[in-house]
Amino acid sequence: MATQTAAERRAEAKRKYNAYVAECPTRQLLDAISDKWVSLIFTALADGPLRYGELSRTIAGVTQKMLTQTLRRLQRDGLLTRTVTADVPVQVEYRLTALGASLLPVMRALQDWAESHMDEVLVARRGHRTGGSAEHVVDVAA
Amino acid sequence: MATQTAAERRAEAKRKYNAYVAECPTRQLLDAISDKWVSLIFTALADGPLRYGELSRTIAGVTQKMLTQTLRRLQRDGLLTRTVTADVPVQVEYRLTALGASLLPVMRALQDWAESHMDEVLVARRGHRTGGSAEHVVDVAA
DNA sequence: CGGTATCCTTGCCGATACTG
DNA sequence: CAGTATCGGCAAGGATACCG
Repeated sequence: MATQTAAERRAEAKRKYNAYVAECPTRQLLDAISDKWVSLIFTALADGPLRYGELSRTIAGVTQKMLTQTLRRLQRDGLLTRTVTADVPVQVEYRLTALGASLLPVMRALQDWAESHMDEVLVARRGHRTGGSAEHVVDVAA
Repeated sequence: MATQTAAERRAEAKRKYNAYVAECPTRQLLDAISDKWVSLIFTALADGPLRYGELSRTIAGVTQKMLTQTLRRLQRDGLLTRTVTADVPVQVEYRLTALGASLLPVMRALQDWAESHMDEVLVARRGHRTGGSAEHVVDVAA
């Protein structure tokens, strides 16, 4: 039984976990990584580990609370590691794990999409006000 | 002006942050598509258009309010179309636009990742309680 | 069938103060 | 430097009732 490849195990996991079922823990995981700070943290750590202060400065606008909270959750889920060097002053380094690195391309794709299609979305929003092109009414009445 | 109170510094930081956000609306878009219902709606519509009731039944656990709200936002952003057939009973069909279809692979990748790596995350969570392997303390003291 | 409108609770999140 | 602890506002989101 131990002769199962990683791909096979993932395939089986997919059958077991169906996100369309409300009780499925995948929902929670999907919700956990569908967070606006998560993708920013991931791309910030893409090129190597960073210290807490560096992360805080890189991701403009995040509060101490939200940054710490999000980092703790990602650490708990095994997506990144937190390394403390017992020195004065204390240094804390955050680094993506292998599992976290496997999610990185997806996070990057999400950000890339947002950046490269921003124009089209803005156009759609303007068009929506003036009389939506995305609105259709089909009269089927005889 | 070195004599700046903490409140003044905070106020300036906030103005700068707001300006930054104004220049970079990508943050808002990223937040809009980083929603747990969005990815589920996208994969549900992957194989073709669906009616409101079909969507509601496919995505277990979503309330009428959240489904409608999310669909409206996606429609406004030009990611899907809403077609009403003026018949009795009324039929409303939701369909991904070309723009929406371009985001579909990313949404699918996100869900695939969540489903296929759920086991590893659960293991990480268990390990986190008993004594985290994702926790490191490096003693640098001489 | 496919919504809208309303009330109301939960918890997200920011701000502030304090610690090793 | 890198947090923890606490308070409070306010908006997201659920439940319910009603409409075209």
